[in-house]
Amino acid sequence: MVRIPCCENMGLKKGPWTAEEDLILVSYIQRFGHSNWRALPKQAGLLRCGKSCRLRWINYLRPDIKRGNFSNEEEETIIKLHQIIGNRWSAIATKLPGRTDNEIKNYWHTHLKKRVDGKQATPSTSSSADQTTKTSSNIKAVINNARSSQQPESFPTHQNIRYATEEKSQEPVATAVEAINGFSTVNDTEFWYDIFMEAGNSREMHGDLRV
DNA sequence: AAGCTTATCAACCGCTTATCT
DNA sequence: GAGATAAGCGGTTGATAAGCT
Repeated sequence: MVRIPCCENMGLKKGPWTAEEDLILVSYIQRFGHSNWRALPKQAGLLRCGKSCRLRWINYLRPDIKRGNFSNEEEETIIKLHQIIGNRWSAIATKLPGRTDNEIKNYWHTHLKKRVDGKQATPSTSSSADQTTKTSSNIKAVINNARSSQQPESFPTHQNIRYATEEKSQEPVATAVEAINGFSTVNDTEFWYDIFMEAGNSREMHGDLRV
């Protein structure tokens, strides 16, 4: 099957967004939501593809985006999660409310990677292949550990958080943020379990996971 | 001040996954 | 179950700001 790129249509604009385009997109989404990204630009009167609109909204225009420098806690979280799950930026982003996968990815490549690489430049440093193996092992270990421990009743799963961030009201978002900040990363059983089942395990089934 | 290099980040591209018919 | 379509994700690129010579 041959897929036609969504931006293939002639006449669609590319490149940086203007303030006017932002305004159109924001006001349209505020009024009608974004149930269909493909149809959205046409309905909103934007000369952009749906993909571009989605990206602009998610990475820049969403009201719950947290802008500015990353805190030390955020940096630590990214480093820890990256050690365990690798380049799964969207999964990491679920643990950093207000941060987008794109922003985390950029921050990793421009700031954290160097720092981590610098630390790893020791005799005990593992290769990237080792890292992959470790990552898979770590996922399993984390799941096993977490499974054997008790979860709090109000445990926020990443799915709950996703619902919260998609809410138009800011209240559920704040609730989710508070909840996230209140517990340790490695104990989030469902988070890790989902990651394992959605990604790691499916790869394992295809013989791609070296455990 | 001008030119060059490096760092940063928004946006794009192409692939994968999910969902619908 | 197969094919088509839409959404999501991660890698990469390109513009430009900042720093250096």
